[in-house]
Amino acid sequence: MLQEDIFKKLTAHCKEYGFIFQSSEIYDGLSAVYDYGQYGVELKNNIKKYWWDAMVLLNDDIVGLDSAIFMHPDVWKASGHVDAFNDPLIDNRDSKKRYRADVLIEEFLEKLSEKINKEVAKAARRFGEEFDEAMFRKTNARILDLNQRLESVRMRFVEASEKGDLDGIRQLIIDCEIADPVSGSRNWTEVRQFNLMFDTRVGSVSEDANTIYLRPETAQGIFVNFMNVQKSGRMKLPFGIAQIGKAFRNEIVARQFIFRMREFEQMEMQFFIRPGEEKQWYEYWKDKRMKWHKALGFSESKYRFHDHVKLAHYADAATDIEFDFPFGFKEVEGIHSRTDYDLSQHQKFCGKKLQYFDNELNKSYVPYVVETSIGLDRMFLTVLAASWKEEKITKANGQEDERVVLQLPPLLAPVKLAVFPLVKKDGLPEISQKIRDDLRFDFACQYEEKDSIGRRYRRQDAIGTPFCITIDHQTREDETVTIRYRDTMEQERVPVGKLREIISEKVSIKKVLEKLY
RNA sequence: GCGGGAAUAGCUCAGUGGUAGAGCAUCAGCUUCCCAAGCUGAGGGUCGAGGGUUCGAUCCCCUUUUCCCGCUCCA
Repeated sequence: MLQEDIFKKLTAHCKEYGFIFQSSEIYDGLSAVYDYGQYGVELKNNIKKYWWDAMVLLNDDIVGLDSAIFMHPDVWKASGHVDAFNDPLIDNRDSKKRYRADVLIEEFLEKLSEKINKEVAKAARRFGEEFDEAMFRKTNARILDLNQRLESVRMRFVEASEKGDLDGIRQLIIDCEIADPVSGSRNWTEVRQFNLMFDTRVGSVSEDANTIYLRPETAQGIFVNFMNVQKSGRMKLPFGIAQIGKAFRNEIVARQFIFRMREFEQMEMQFFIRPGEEKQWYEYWKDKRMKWHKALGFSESKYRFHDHVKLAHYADAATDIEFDFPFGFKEVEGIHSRTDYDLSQHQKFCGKKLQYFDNELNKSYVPYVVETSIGLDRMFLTVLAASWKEEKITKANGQEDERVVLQLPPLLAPVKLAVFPLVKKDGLPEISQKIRDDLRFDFACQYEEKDSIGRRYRRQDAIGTPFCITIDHQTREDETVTIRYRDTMEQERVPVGKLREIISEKVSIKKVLEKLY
């Protein structure tokens, strides 16, 4: 089957079985925003728990945090988000290239002043020794003309920029007859402002309203709480702060289902270390995080590292853990050595010391940071893509059949077990419900009595339930039931009293986490 | 954002300028002792939205929204 078809089927499956719905679907939907349905939310919560336990539960030196989405606007000035992602963009319809409108105009201005300089240089050659440059610039008609043009364009540009007048900027590009450097075409689209960050207003009324941003990453909430956590928790370096939370980015193109969304969830851990030890901790977390992924038991060839060659302004080393999605290898998690960039920036902007006194070294310093940052929604997609199978099976009577099964790792499955009476009579439903009522405190359970037993098995396969317990007539005699395994479809007869123990062992998160430490 | 394609029942799709169809799914009942698609019955659609042409539009035209593919962008 084509990979592309697999992806289509996977997304259809997500909707059909209540994992993911498009946001506001009854109002025609909201682009690049999705809701998690009844099974989606369970799977997502299980992924969070797997991550949280691997980070916070099992590491003495990592603690959790839940910082607010709203933060002081200066946070984003310090982090560089306000300046770095605020560009007016324009497309050329013929070349299909996108440009920063302000850069096009600046380049045009640059060209004009070059022209002036060339004229001056030409004149200088012509007049030789007695050339008076200042006089020439003041009197030459050509230069005056060019200068006037340059100044008028610059004025309009500054005015339009200050007012955020996008139409004015476009008009300027047209009036200056600026052409696409690639195609020479002047067929431009509208100018649009693409801000990375969404903003909103805080305050009772608009008159003294304050613009604040919806955070584009959770990391800054950790950085601004560094001192709080370090002091109140009496944390010694090295130590880490972990956080799971929503983040928002106004993506220019958001596509590929939940891979790139405008509202998404991150699981981030910032590990604070002594300067000079960054290489060693970077390698440590690279290794640890890859183990976390592989411990789920999917094919190892689905994962790879992708080291960044071009580094962001704050990093001195960076790598992605990529997963082989149906649409190719794509980033799921990033591990970055962020140096002391963030804390230093905040120290500068807030005017307070963000330093740690190291008893061993007997001095204070701004700690370095190694970050692990994983997209929860991308992780969710990873798990689904790796689990979704369309199988051909041969029935008892020799006929070919198909089944769709989510081979989820049991610890992540939204429903751990389903309990069925083989038939809806002879007291079997009552016995089944009693068993379910007993097990529901320990596992996410379902009870179903409708439809043929085979159909019920298939429904559970489709949502990835690893175990189905069936109560038959023999149960009434010897208190045994059958347990049917999702992946092999094989059955085993076991005593009712042993169910809890058997299933606990198989859905154990401990068994998986033990592979990590 | 640009270019191309799509949108009809929960899902997969058929269909016609003149009152909207199938299969599966759902619900109720029957049947059924282990791997879906037996039987009977029922519910469910202003044919994505808005406008135009027309006596009449799900169908023709325009606009718009959403999704898919390609390009582009991406810390």
